[in-house]
Order: sequence, then C-alpha cells, then structure tokens
Amino acid sequence: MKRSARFEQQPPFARANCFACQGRNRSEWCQLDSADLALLDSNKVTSRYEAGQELFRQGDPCPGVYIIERGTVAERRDDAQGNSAVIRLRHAGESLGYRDYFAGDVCSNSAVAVAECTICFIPRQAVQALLERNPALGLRFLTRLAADLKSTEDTILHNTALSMRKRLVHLLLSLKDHYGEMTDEGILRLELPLARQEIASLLGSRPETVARTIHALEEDGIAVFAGRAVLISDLDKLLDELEADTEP
Amino acid sequence: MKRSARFEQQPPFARANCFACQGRNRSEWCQLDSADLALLDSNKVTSRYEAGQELFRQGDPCPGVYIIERGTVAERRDDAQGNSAVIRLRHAGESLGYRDYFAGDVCSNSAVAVAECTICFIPRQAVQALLERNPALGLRFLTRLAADLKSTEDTILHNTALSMRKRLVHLLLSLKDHYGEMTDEGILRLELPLARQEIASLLGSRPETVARTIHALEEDGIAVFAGRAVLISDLDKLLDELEADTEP
DNA sequence: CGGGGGTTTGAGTCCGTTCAAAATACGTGG
DNA sequence: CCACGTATTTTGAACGGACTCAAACCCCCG
Repeated sequence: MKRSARFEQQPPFARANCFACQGRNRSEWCQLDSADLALLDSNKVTSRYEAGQELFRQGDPCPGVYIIERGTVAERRDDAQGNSAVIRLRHAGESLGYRDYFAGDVCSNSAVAVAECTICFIPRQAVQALLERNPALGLRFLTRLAADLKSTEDTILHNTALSMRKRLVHLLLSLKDHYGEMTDEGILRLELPLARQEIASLLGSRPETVARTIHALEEDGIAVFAGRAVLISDLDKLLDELEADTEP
Repeated sequence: MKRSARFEQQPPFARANCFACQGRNRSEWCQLDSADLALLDSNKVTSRYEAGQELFRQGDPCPGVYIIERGTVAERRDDAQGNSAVIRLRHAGESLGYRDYFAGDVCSNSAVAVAECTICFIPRQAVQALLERNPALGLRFLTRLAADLKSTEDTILHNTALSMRKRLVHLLLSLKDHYGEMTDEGILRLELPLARQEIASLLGSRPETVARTIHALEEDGIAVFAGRAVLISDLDKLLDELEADTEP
C-alpha cells in the first residue's frame, strides 16, 4: 500500500487541485464553471499507481470516472474461455471508465497502469451530479464516445488488414508523442511504457512474434531496440513501412 | 432510381408515419412526445434500398441519421492502402449514422444495404432540432454509443482470439434472431442476408476460407448449407462449437 | 445459350503460432 | 554490492491455419 505516498508526488507538478490542473483544458472537463470545479475538486481522489496496479477489473460494478494526470493505462478485455487482449492505451490527459458509467452497471474491461501513474478518481455520484448541473458535459462525453468508437473501428481494420510489422511500426509511431524525445544528435528516442507481452496483446499477437518482428526491424536498419528504449535515426523509414503495399 | 417505388412498400406494414411506427418504442426515439414526433414525421424521408445499394460513403459529409425499418445494413471501412472490412451489421429497428453525426463532419465508414431495406432518413438539421427540444434523446444516444463501443471491443477480442470456425458459428448464431425460423420438423432454418464475400469481410477473412470452413461444418454434421440457406438440426451442436477450448 | 460475377476446390506457400530451451533482466535477501 | 531465484525476453525448430494464385464450377440474367 503506497497510497499514503501520493502527496509526495504533488509538489513538483503543482496540481493539488482541479482549478490549477493543466490537463483539464484539453479534456472533457474543460467547460466546467468554478462552482462545478469546486464540486469536482472536493470529490476527486488523487492516487498514485505503480506499473501493473489495477484500477478496476472487468465485471466490477462501475466505480466512477478516472482522469489520467500522468502515465499510461491499458484497457484489457477477457472472455469466458480465458482469452485476453489489450483493447487500447490511454495516456495522460485522457479520461477512463466513462464508457462503463454510461453503458451500464459493470465494467466491461479491466484497467491496469502500465507505467507509474498519477490518476484522479471521481466517484459516480459526483459524476452524476456534475452531469446534472452541466448538460454540456454530457455532450462532451457524447463526442468522446463517438471518437472512441471511431478509433476502435480503425483497430479492427488495422488488425485484420495489416501485417505484424506494420502494426508494430504503427504502435511505435503512436507512442512517439507521449514517450519520444529528440536527442542532440537528432535521433528520436522512445522509452516504451509497455512490456513485450503487453505489446503482443495490444497487437493481437504473441511475445515471440513481437521479439522476431523487432529483430527484423533492427536488421533492416529501421530502429534499434535496447530493452524498452528504441532509437530511430530516420523517422521517414518508419513512415515508409506503413506506406509500402505488401503486394506488388 | 427506384426511389419513387417507396410508397408501394408501405401498405402491407402500415408505417406510413412515425406515430404508428412499431420499431420506435424499442429504439433511441422512444421518448419523443407528440410534438417531437410531428417534427420527426414531417422531416423524415422513407426510402427503399436494393441489396448492394449505398446509403452513404466513407468521406462524405455526414448527411444525418438513418433508421432501419426493414432489412440489414453493413458498415464498411476502407483504408488508404485499399484494404477494407465490414465493421458490423445493423438490423431492423436499429439506427445508423449517429456516430458520424456526433463525432464530426464526415462519415468514417460506408453503409450498404445487404438485403432489400426500408429505411427512414432524418436530415441532420432535424436531428439537431430534436436534440435541442429533447435532452433525453441525447442521453439515449450516449447510452447507444457506449453500447456500440462495448460490442466493437468485443469484436476485437473475438477476431484475434477465436478461430475462423468459431467466428463463423458466432455469426450464424447472431443472425438467428433476425433471419432464422423453426420449420415444422423442428429444424432451424437461416436465410443468410450476406454473400460469402461479405461474410469473409465481416469475419476478417477471405471468401475461400469461408467456403472451406462452411464445408468443414457440413462434414462435421453441424449445419447444412445450400446457397444462402442454412439448415441446423441441432442448435446445441452449434453452441458446443463455441464452448470447446481449442487447446486440451 | 453464352457471358460474368460469385463461389468452390485444389495446390502450394507464408506468416505467425506453438513448444521448448537458452539468455537476459529483475528484484530480493544475504 | 553481489548472489540467487524468478520472470521476462529471445532464439530455435517445427507445425499449422489461413492466405494466395489459379482453375473449375455454378447460378443468375440477359
């Protein structure tokens, strides 16, 4: 139980309260007035999660809505036969759990912190109160869900139409914004928040295949992998991977 | 242009107007009062679509919302490389196109009638007017989108974790409610609304593989296929197919 | 009766999987 | 700080499901 350590986290970032929260203006919660914000602030619970820690589990009654301040969360779904897949990743600034709040009683997937996270939790009563006070908030979530649906449909086409290699490249590219930095030498450096296993699950594959695909990428001079660090000297080569039609 | 033929379709079903519409009470539109219904009724356009006819195309500006009175529509998505997949099927009673209405400006997939359909179209201006008059309607769509998202996530797990055979069986089962009937001999008879090609696309596969899987199902005495007709004498056998763990 | 699209069948191949073992990274306690 | 046990990752070899290509077949429609 490291929960008591969460206040140590706050000082360097100065987001002890919702009013000062930097992420808010780019999120669903950007249109709250100060009375709403006060309500949000007094009801939210900010916690720190270690990598691997679970926020909620598929089948649990939906506890409320989460907002990721820092870190990345994986949404995972399991079926009755024991199969499992990571459906998507959610990064800092994104909310989480609203789908289950609106869809029904229980969580239809599990959420696990893949890196160390700082996350605000808003109990469902508070969410409900906010929605009642501020109809625009509901509309924001309507738009949010529509966008989620769109990108989830993309994933379907993605997984069936693209090779492992392309899917992996696509993942690297999608992590660039949150986990990439340019070195002085002009080399893009990614620090992956995911284990190989999680990468495999996210891409609908196996760890062995991911390892092999990574190996192939290295042999072709596309990227260099060292544990979770990825070095990409020529971003265009990565982009070209996606362009190339497999069939001549 | 068979549009002019649409009124011939109405008499046998007596749903010339929204007030009398049978499907309404089980849809998003069930909570409209009579003033709203009048608005809906005067703005809707009811049309008949032949199999293969397109309602809207990916990339088009979102025209409004459709309601399927009769028939089935496939939502298809294409990518830049020319890949394509049927994302889902929508049956009688379901609405269509609302995701694009809420998400943004253009349609993110195409919609094609897979069987002969009767479909009501509500222009986006009318949708907007209804939403403004009736906040509960927006809430219904919020719930609807959340449910769509849930089932689309299921599809992802489905496609990666299940064999072709299981996916095909699952599809048959899901078509049972809309396209199945019990014969006098107690045999379940399905009349598939889909061509093999469409089945393949929906299952993330190819027509050849679908043909082979169908063949295998017949050899194992699970079902008998004759064109688009499917005869299933023992439903439990179908259900067992899904239960069975592939690995011992 | 002769196209023409859709479907089925056949043969061969490939991508990704499975199973198994070796190598590496990781955390823990001495 | 190092040694050890465990978990993860990588590599290897063999298998297999689904794909590709190609031809034959079928059915519908003109």
